[in-house]
Amino acid sequence: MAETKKGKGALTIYGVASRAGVSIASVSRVLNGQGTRPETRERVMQAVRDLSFVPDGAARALSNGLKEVVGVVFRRGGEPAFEDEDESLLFIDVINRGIEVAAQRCGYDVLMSSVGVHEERAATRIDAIAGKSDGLILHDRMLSAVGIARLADLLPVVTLAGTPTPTTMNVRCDNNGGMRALVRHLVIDHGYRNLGYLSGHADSPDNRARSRAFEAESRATGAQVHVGGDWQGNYSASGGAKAVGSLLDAGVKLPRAIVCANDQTALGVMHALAQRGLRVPDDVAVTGFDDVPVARHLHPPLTTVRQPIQELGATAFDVLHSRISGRGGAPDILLPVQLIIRESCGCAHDPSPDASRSAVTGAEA
Amino acid sequence: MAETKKGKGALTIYGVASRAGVSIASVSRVLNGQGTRPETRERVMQAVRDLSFVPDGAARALSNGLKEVVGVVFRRGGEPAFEDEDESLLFIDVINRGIEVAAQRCGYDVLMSSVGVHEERAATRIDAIAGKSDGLILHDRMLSAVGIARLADLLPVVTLAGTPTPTTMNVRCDNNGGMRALVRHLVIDHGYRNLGYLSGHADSPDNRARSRAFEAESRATGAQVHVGGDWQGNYSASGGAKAVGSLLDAGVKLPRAIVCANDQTALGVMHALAQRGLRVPDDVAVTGFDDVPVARHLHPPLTTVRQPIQELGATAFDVLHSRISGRGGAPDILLPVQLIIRESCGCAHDPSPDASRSAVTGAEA
DNA sequence: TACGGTGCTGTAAGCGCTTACTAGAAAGCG
DNA sequence: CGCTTTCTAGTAAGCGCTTACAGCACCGTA
Repeated sequence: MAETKKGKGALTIYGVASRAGVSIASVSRVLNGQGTRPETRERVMQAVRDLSFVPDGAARALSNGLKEVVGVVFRRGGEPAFEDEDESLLFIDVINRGIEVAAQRCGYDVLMSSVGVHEERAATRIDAIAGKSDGLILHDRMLSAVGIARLADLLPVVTLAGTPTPTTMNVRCDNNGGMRALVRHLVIDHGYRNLGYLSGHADSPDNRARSRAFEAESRATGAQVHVGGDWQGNYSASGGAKAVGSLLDAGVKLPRAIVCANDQTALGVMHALAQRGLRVPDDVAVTGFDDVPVARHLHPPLTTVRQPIQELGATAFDVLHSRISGRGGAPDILLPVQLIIRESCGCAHDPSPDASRSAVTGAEA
Repeated sequence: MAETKKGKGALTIYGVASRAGVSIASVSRVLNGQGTRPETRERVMQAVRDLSFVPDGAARALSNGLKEVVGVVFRRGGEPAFEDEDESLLFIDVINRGIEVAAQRCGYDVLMSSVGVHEERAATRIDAIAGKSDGLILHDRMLSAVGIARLADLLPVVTLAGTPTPTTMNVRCDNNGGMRALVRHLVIDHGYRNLGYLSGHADSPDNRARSRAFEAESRATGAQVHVGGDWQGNYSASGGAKAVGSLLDAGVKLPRAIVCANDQTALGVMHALAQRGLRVPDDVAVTGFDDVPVARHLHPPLTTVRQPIQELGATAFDVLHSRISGRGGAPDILLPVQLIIRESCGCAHDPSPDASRSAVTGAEA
């Protein structure tokens, strides 16, 4: 009893059919909610319940050409082993949650696969996912353009924070608008004339967009800018902390405000600053980007640019799903962001109940 | 060109076979690394490369009865929509990462599925996952015992932080040992005579074990205890903050130390305390449980009990995998935890380079 | 030269399901 | 009452792959 039916003679629709005294076709029809006489339907349902039958997904997929699975591929920090810097989970995980929630609404499930940064057989691994899915969502910096093109030849592909191509779709946030609003706040509202940009991965489109917007808006508002060289981070807290540490060790005088490529970096920066006895925002203002959940719990609460993170994931799924269902779908979607003003920029404690500023929509800069 | 081959005439091994001038059996054999003449192998590989062929996972699964997919089911906080309290992601996500990394080592992929707390059709959803997987990993508090039993009848099931049953396996951490060590540190090392336990979900086995150990060890060391009633949290930061808030509002005098059911709760508690002007650890000491990555970045850094979170996930997968491969597997695994002493308990700033204390192994309490 | 290995390769069956097609029953109609 | 229409249910084909089995070279040996 209670033998896990893996060995042989597992339960199939044949079993259900014979138990209900109908044909397998009827069972299938009942299970898929098609026209059957109420009595037949009831007989089948009873048998299904009695045997607690669950149809095999693989057979279903093979038969109707739809797996109802989408693959999601993202980068894992360290080596296969268990590293320490897994803080960068946050952002990716929230996106993934968004994908997953949207997928469920359509009866889809999500195959999650992280790929190690240095992983050799990444392409093979991704192929395996592709073979098990109806479509793929690729996070930032997963694959070369040609790698993506090859995949897109196999199945629908959506990239996150990438660049749309003729065969793939892309979803991203309005980095440009968000960063410009942030810089304006720092320069115009606070009067800081001297800003540093602590960057993310150099090869990340998001980072490039933010960095570009940062420089452009700083110049436009006449602020002095620190970028490049020692201002290279990697989206992680330790990256941010290390960068600030070496800057300080090198005796560099920090700018009045440090604009970080993302919240994780800001967290590391604030930590490093605190260790050196520097006060935020009194000595140095710090800002993030993303508005990860913990951002509001930092000391002081982090001023940042809110990306609709979950929605980013949900949108990626929706676009992919409509493509899978043959309904096409916008090739490049730009989601609006929102400047979230808290205290790390130097604003007063809780200036107003709703301490946020204007949203910036994709179309309009 | 570059037509996504979804419509008709998609690429199959037949295509590869004819291109390579061999039979489909040979293609399959090459792809699965079986005995073939080098020349044949090369011809096939060339064709595979030329066409950038990826075998269909569903067909494969159907044919050899192995999907190479495990399903993971966990609870989502709020409603399907995008809630705010997603901070509780952390812990679950780290476990999931562990599962995923372990799975990859075996060529498996992971189907992630969150289920809304109030979700009606949870059973249906889980069945769908089950149909697409070779085995299931269920997080804490996912299903009733009978629900689990029914599932276990279908495929191998591992529960996390649950209770082993005749048909399922379970992996958990040494809550008892960890909590006892923590309480001893608070009472014996610090001399606190008065402790409160801010609990997690009442129906969580982890919480019950911690709560029980807390009370037992407190009594054993002669400390006074505050539990139950207003001390009910829900594993989330907001739950912790709210509990402390109402305690304070009710004019209750807080105990010298608040032992939280997990780090998230501690985070909320510290936040609430700070808002009321109470200092940690001077006025009230606070401790967590889990040692989530952010724990060390809090102010002050959080004293907590480190669970090998990723390893928890990895172990769950390994156990499941060995069961899937028909190799049996331990029915109940207890992972050791480690007391991590930082500053929120009242210990001095960075007392030693490696500020941790004795590990507590499962077998030995 | 003939015969029994030894190794590859091809043919075909079958995994569990969906669905087109077909057969049969029920119902509507003159 | 017999015919056509309508609807339900069953039969069988086929989804893309793996693999048992059979066939065929080719080798060594007698």
